[in-house]
Amino acid sequence: MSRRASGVEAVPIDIPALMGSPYLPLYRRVCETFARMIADGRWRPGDALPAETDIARAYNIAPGTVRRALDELADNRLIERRQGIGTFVHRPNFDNAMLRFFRFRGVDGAAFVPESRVVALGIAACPPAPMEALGLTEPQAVLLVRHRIWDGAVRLIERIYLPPRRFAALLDAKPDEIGPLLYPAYERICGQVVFQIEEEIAILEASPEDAAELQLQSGDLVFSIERVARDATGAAIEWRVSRGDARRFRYQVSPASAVPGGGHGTI
Amino acid sequence: MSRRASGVEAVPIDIPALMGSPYLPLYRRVCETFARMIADGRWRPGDALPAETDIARAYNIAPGTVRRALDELADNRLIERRQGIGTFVHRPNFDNAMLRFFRFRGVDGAAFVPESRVVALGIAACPPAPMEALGLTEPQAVLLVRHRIWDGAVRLIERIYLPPRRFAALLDAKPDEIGPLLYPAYERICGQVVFQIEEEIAILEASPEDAAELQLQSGDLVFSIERVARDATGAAIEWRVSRGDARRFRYQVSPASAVPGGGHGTI
DNA sequence: AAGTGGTCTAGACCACCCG
DNA sequence: GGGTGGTCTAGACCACTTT
Repeated sequence: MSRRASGVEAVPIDIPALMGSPYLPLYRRVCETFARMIADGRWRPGDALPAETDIARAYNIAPGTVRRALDELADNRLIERRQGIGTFVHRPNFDNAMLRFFRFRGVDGAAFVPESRVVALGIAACPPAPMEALGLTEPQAVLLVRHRIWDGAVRLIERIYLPPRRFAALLDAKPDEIGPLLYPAYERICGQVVFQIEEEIAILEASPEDAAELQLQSGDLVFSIERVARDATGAAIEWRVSRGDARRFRYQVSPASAVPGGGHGTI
Repeated sequence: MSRRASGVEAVPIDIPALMGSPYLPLYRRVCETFARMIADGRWRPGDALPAETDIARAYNIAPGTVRRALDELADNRLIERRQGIGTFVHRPNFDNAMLRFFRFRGVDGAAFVPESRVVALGIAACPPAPMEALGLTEPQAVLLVRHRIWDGAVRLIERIYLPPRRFAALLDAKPDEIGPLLYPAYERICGQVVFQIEEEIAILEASPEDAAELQLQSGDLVFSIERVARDATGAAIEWRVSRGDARRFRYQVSPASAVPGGGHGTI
């Protein structure tokens, strides 16, 4: 407090003003401030954060408090620390681990990015499930339907609902602007960065439409993966359901999810 | 160091001597020491840990260092902290969240514990997958085969491989000693506590044997869940595969697992 | 009132990486 | 050598829970 009186150290341009309720713990406010900057795309993946000591000086708080905030952000995979180098906004690796959970890979067993065909893109009525997940107040959303194709057949049908406010720019995008990797496209075109995913898997009988598009028999089984994707603050920004032939399904659950309350049961 | 000279404060009986390599960070050694005590069953779920200040005094280290160690153990769900009360060994809730991932629940939609029938229990040849996962040096394991039954039919077949050293006591157990909940039985009979689970899911065509036991047609689809269960130190103590009718399958993946490297890919 | 964990401070020294 | 994050110290004060 005494040091503030000198008025010498203003908050540098690259360190945002502290956000969040003053009743929250200091380290939490730092967390929220930084998560906000990342979620808003003002700090982009790969960007270097200011040094811990600089942040502490800028906010006039103890270095240990800054450290605790950064620890928490690192735990949540929003940032990455590299000893001796610095701290950086994390770049989620959703792309390269592609298709990890399919039995069916390339001929050589390697992962690859399947062909992607946009079947529909526009404003559409939004069903209750995505509407609730996305927190929409009106039953309208940007709808993107894609076929994922490999080995000469449609292997996957994706129906993707997006909040219109964040994704309006997608409607004006040309098909080749989008490309096969959607999350990088979200970032490029709409400034939305996905940091977190929740999924629910089920095995169902194929609907007649799905069966036709996937070239299955009516009554064959399909897997269904419902996904909610979230930004750095935890806000839901995408809801999708993917369906494909159940026989090609494979999935890994990492230890992290097995223990927390949110996980699953034991039998 | 100066304080040690007085020789007044010996390490109390309930605080174990510090373990782990002296080259490790102090907080890591505290972590490993406590994890060891929990894994060995010397500290059991529900037990109260000593107060942070007492631990710090006993090891002659700063309270902040102890705090960091406990933070890490709490992150890994080995302990639970309750403000104003104390810190306790965590009791994994593998039981009550039972059957979370099945479409099929009780008539009223509530979770329940299905009937359990031990089909086989003894020493058996151990296939390569469980042998490797469990780190066995000889191809022998305790094998437990169970049928899980509800609504008047066998819904699930479980083949469970256990390391003989830890689970020898299970061979002498009477059937009703084991009961429907296996992990509590491990703790009761063998002193083994499960803290972590990894699973891999696939959809397969039923083998003739599985089809017969599950009353499916040959060629019908089954889900297969391969699980590795680990103790507090991360050592694998159980390998199992569960199979059942694919049509009844449902699974949730919590956000925690979606982000870390171990998780899965995106399509 | 006493004891617990939760937050925060204000440093110190080290290991690591870069130019 | 100079800057970064990693570890550790030795406290202070607060919020919460039990007796």
